[in-house]
Amino acid sequence: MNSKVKKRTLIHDIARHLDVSIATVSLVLNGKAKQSRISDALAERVLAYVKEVGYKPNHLAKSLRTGKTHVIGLVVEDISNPFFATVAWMIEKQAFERGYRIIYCSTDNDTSKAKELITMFQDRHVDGYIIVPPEGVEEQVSVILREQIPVVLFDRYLPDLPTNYIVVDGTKGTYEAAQHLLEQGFTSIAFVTTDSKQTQMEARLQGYVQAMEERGLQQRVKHVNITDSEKILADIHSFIAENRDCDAIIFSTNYLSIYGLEAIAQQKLRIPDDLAVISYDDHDLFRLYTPAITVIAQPVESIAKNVIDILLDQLKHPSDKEDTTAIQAVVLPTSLVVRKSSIRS
Amino acid sequence: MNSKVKKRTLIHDIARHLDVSIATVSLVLNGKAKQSRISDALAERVLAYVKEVGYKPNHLAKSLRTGKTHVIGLVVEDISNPFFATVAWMIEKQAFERGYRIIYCSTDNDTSKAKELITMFQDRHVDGYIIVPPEGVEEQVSVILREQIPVVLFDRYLPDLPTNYIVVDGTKGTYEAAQHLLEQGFTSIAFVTTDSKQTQMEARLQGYVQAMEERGLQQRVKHVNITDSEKILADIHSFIAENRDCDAIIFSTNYLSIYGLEAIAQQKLRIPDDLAVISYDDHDLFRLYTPAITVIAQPVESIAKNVIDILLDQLKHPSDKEDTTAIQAVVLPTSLVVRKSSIRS
DNA sequence: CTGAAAGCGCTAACAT
DNA sequence: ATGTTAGCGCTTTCAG
Repeated sequence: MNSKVKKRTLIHDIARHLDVSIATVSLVLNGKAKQSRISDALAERVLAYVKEVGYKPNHLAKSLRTGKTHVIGLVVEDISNPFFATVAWMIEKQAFERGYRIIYCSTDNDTSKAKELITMFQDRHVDGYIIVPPEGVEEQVSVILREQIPVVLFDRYLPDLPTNYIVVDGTKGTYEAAQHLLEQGFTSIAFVTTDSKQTQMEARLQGYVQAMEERGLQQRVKHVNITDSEKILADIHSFIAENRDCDAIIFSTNYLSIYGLEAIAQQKLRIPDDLAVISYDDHDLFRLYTPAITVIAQPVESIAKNVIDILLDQLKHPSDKEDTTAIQAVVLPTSLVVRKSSIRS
Repeated sequence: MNSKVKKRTLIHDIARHLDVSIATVSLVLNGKAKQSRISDALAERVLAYVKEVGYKPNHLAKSLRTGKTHVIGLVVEDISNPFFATVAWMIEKQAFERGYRIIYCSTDNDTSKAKELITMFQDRHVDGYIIVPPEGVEEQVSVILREQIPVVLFDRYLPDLPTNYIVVDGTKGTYEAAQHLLEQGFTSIAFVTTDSKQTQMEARLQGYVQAMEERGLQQRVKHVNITDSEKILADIHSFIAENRDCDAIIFSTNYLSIYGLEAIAQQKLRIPDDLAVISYDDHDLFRLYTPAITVIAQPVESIAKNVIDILLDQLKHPSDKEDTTAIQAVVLPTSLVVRKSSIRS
């Protein structure tokens, strides 16, 4: 009997000890002392004792009762990708300060996994969602929307769904990168992207198309099918080999660039002499690579701030006001960080 | 009234619909139909209807009642570090298959943050912990131990605490790396590590010391104080500058190597001609760098497998049997992946 | 100002 | 074989 685990203190214990009612303790703990006209003296006495014994309310019971978990579900493409890792880290930090916890998961851009994760979050009764949606999750997101649970998408959005979202102006980002290459005298520019129809990918491609069209230059676009590493590497390798007359290449995401650098090295091509390179997203590798790689950087801090601000705002003000659910769509600018890989030597 | 959110189906609803008792439904759902001698026919009828309406039990209520959340708390140093990201990903995958969910957080090696996280997990009633402990969290871990909640540490352990842990043989790993350098004819080898007292760091250093002592070579060890990026970079930069007579250098972690490569590039030193380099942990950057960097790789898959197996085992068999709490300590081997950065040209 | 009491949705003795 | 019922720990009216 005595070796039994020491029981956690319950609200009941502290009420009994102070010889007040459970309700009083609960009210004080939830900051409703004033409106329930509980004397400051008593309130303080409660707080003091609570602190003394280190009482922590049972979250499960609290959530069951209130229907609020104070947990936000964050679904990203890949938490080990520095871009998502940084945004997630900032979101977590901000949310934490405002009393929310984040639980995150990676979809690896797999639709069925994403569906599973969203369902799992529903089961866990998260109060809100932050999602980087792969294609085909419209249905799950609709369900969330219908249940009036706050959602903010980022990096890309679902055109058919009225949700809040934060994205960057990828069209402009790529366009500027292309302009920069043209100014440096590179004229035969290729664009390597994925074969996905996600909005951010389409936008980035669009910027390339636009820049090429303006100058009446030939477009060389490679849509890589994202499967296993070897296949991707081989694919990019051949594309580069088959387009040896190109003098510059823009990759639409950081991981494609990584494969690209490997393929370029395999073919012993020199950057930027044989081929100039520009990538999306900054990364240790790009900064330290020899030569350093020019990147179209996304404003990670601003993305994180907008995401969490909008979500927390919705969490505070449940949109009861009928259809006045003003959707917030934020488009942020990218910035070109010029390094050696795109400078004519 | 009608615009109200559609209510979730409750166990009560399904019991009423089938005209059976709530208990029957609950028993069937929890696989206790057989032992409660519920007819197969009924059981199937229940299951069929549950599936039809897509009933999902309320986890919160279930957890409150059973005291089990089926959630495992994973505390790593930095989830965006490829080493931890990979291990975490594998752990998550395995746990998921066995019905457990993982919620993870990064400590950034900050003791107070780690304490906070562990406390948060306690509040959330996780069923078990997987922790990469920074220094000074002995107290929080003791609390978990005392409450008989399963814990597995990895990457490093807490010498004073009887916990399960999975680590690699860092002493041997570094020793082999040093041997390799010596065989290649490098004789003036430096070792760059952090100033932390964590077991894995001490072990790695030990391997270096041992190799140097065996040959009676001078030891040049730099203990970098991990603060902000600029400071770290500057620190490593000066160390390298002050030891220009060194012909090889071993870094005790992947992130130190990244700063190291930057510092080496700044000083326009050529690898391996001016300085051979070996790093701990594999990484895209090391594989793709020019020249490719030799690494002491950790068996990430095996680490993950051991961690989750031991934890799930404990979760299945609550160690009631008094002090028979057999501690599991697993030490795995590292493997040296030789690349150009450590080959005499 | 405070206490009693009704649940939140589910599980698992304990009855039948 | 199946139903009844007492909670898990907390919040929140509603009457004092």
